[in-house]
Amino acid sequence: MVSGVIKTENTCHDCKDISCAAAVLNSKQLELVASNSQESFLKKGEVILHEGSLTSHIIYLKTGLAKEYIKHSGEKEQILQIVKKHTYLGLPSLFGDRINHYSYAALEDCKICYIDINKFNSLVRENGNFAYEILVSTSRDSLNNINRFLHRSQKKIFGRVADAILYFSKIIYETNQFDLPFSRQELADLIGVSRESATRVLLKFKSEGIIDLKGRSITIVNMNLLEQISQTG
DNA sequence: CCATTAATTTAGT
DNA sequence: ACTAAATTAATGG
Repeated sequence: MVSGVIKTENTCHDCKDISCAAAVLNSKQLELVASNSQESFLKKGEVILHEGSLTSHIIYLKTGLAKEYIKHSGEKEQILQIVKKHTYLGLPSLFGDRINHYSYAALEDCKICYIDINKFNSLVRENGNFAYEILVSTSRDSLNNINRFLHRSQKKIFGRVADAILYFSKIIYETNQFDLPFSRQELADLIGVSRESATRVLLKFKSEGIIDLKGRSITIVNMNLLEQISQTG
């Protein structure tokens, strides 16, 4: 932390993690957000939001990485996507229903901001540019997800694992060398295969020199081949 | 505060 | 399902 001084008031003006949407608000509207929001910190592994909970506040992910998932009966969970910083959590649920449909948990230490849902709604209604930005981000989000799910259903395990690696490399980290933010089990939950298959394929990729694998750290060696596997899956 | 060990979680077969 | 390895928590000095 920066200092022991407790800041009693949020100011969004100088927030360096401001969203694309909030950036188009005028200063009066920004003050409305500031006085109706609350910053909070979460440690890695903590649940940010539970499915089924009421949407009393919008949650904006300022920093860190989170997973969006649903928990099926019993233990099985399915990860829908990885959420990067500077995105709002649960927007589809906001406009579609009164409860959240998905759960979110922190994959890294996260800084989040709660924003009163009524104030958020009124901003959507009164500021078209704000609404537009929100619309853009939710639409992009759902296109991405639908595409991923459609492709996945046609792919074999090799293609799915290749997809996951490319997903992290291109979308999440934007580099060829990264650390997986979670366990093999969770990787398996993301692509809908068993944990055993996920590890098996990872090791296979390693032995064939497509990736370099050390614990959770992955380096893509042969990007072309990986993309090919992803497509022909 | 640090070091050792016990317990839990994760990875690979 | 089982074992080994690694990570985290607990204990005692």
